[in-house]
Amino acid sequence: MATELIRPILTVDVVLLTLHDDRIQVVLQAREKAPHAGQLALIGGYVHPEEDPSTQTAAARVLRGKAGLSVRVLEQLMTFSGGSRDPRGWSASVAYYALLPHRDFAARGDASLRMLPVAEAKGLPFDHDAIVAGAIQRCRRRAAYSSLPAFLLPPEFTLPELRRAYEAALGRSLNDSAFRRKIDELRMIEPVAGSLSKVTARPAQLFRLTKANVVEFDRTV
Amino acid sequence: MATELIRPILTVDVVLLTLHDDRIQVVLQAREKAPHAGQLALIGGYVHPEEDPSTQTAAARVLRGKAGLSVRVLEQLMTFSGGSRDPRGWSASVAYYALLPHRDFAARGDASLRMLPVAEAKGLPFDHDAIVAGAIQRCRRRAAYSSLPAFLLPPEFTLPELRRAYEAALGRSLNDSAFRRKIDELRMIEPVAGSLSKVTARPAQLFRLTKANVVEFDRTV
DNA sequence: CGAATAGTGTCTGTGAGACAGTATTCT
DNA sequence: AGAATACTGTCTCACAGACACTATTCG
Repeated sequence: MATELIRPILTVDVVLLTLHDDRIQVVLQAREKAPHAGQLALIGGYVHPEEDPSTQTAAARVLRGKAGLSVRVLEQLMTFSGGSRDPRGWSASVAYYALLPHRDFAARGDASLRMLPVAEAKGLPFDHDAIVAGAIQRCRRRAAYSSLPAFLLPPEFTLPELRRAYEAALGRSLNDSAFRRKIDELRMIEPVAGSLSKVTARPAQLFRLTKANVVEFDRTV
Repeated sequence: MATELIRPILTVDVVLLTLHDDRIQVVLQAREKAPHAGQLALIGGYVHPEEDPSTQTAAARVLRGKAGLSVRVLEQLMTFSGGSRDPRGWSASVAYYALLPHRDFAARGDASLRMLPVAEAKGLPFDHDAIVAGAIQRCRRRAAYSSLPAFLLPPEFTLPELRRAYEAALGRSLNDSAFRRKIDELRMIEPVAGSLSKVTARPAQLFRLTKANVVEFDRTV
């Protein structure tokens, strides 16, 4: 008997997160095909073994192909599996989360994409509610000891913007002066010489990350 | 064209960890079949969609079926995928890590199983070196803010034993009095009334976990 | 008694919250 | 001038490391 030939469906799903109105929001896409055609769901698709070197690249391909987006942070969350999560049969979906500056989402202007605050993204098809919840929980944990929330912002940002990104990711407010002290000590960012952001009453110094990738700290932020 | 019918291989692999000689050790199994027959590798096997409700239960089934073991902690690490990790074709392996008290391993006495300190478990087939490294890293992180290391011990243990489990998991030594203070404040364990462990010079109070599952703390241990 | 391990009490430094206060720009 | 936001300085408290000290058992 060749039970190993009965192979399950393998897909990827991306929880695309952004920051708007001081809240973490998830970007969903209206499904083109059955099952659940027309409903908002995570951006996802089949893994194509013949063209995808890994599920990571499959997720990047799906993000680019279905939403026209590329992101600086795309990290694996975990794999969701079972016989009842997809009516097409027993399936495993490798879930990823991605972080996108809101301006990149706004610039795209894709009618199939919708942005929703995570608290309002309920009742999604498949087990996408659980996947979104898992991504938020992971990001919250990871925000506490890494530069992750900075990737919700454009490459140049002010300290108040960075603090609000951390507050949104962590789900709690932070003490401003303590935050500045820690960010300074962690050597996470560097000032952009001579440039100021002028969107608020008093212009603020612009910073950029010292590292292009997410860095983890020993201490908590 | 029906590219979605080309389905990859889906397997599970378990990084089974235990504590011995004050070091984290990984339990490996000699492979019965090709590829890499006879070599030590992670305990793993195919996912069977017709009988496994999820990859989690598949991992538990493989652990029981191939090693005769059941564990109190079995958590998903992440999924490793690609066309070159397994000579049989493009595959995805959902990796899990499990924690086992050493006495349970010793009681089993299975000749196909070998225990190795993680530093010496190198040169494994497939991408199992990377999977082991990922599991160790995840456990180290998780040990810092959870009761995870306690599951390397039998249900009843002393405070010095618990501290050594944390030290092995974290990879650094801990201050004894600070450790006792924190464990006390975290309400993680409770004394077993009137029982003492007598394996050391001075008998020590026995404790057990207050919760059967891994609990996470706000503070670090 | 001395060795070995278990367990306690106390000092001190560091890091983070609180918050008052100053700086700069706009209307 | 006053509102709004950016930024700084300082006080204090809680927590964790260090470490000296006591307790209990064994040989």
